[in-house]
Amino acid sequence: MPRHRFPALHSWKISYAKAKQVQQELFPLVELRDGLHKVNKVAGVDVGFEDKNTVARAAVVILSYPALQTVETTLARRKVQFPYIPGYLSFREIPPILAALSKVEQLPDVILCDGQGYAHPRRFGLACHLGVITGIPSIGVAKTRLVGEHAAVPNRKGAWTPLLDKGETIGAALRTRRDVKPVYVSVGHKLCLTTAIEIVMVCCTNYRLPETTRAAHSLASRSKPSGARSIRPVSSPGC
DNA sequence: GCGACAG
DNA sequence: ATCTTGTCGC
Repeated sequence: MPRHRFPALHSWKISYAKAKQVQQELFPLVELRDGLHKVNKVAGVDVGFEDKNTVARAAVVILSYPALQTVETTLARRKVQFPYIPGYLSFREIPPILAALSKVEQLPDVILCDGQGYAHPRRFGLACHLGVITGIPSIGVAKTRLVGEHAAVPNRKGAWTPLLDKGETIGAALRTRRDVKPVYVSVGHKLCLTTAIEIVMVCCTNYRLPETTRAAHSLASRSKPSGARSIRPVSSPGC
């Protein structure tokens, strides 16, 4: 039984050309000003795939903030109905994410997404799309770059340089730890870049990626159906 | 036409 | 994303 209902801003059964149109139509709804009062809970969302990419598993992990203790987790499985096309990731991952998010008891104050937010060709990446649909402030934290360029990032924890595209700052290349590659942070919805960076840094304790992302990723990838995937297959039956 | 290209 | 063993380093 879904505890939350999110508005259907558009159909998910659309072509790639129509998807581009949806991004352009929803872009104006993105709010770039801080709309945060007090952050008590942050959520990490991630999606994994099985059956030759025909089924998607979305995981939502809610952590207390800034203590980062697990408050609750939810999972959802959905048939995949949109291919992975750079620039259109949200159309592939949001359906299962909404299914998992609707099961949560108490919605988070902020959502950290696995992918870009504003740092997108049309400034409407996964984090923006999810934020506009849910109305929840969101942040995009990607492991690699989609668009934009940036100067070298100083090798110090917390250091960052602006990610630029067509003369505009679209995000930040952030060094979450010393001696690791930077991650790409961009705003999703209802907050500004500096606030996003602050929150991401608080969520990064001992690893390159924020705890929210790590928790959601491990939940999404180890929860295979029938629980038969965590067992290592035997290679030589005759021993 | 030739590269680039979140997960 | 996913398929996969070992291996280098703290």
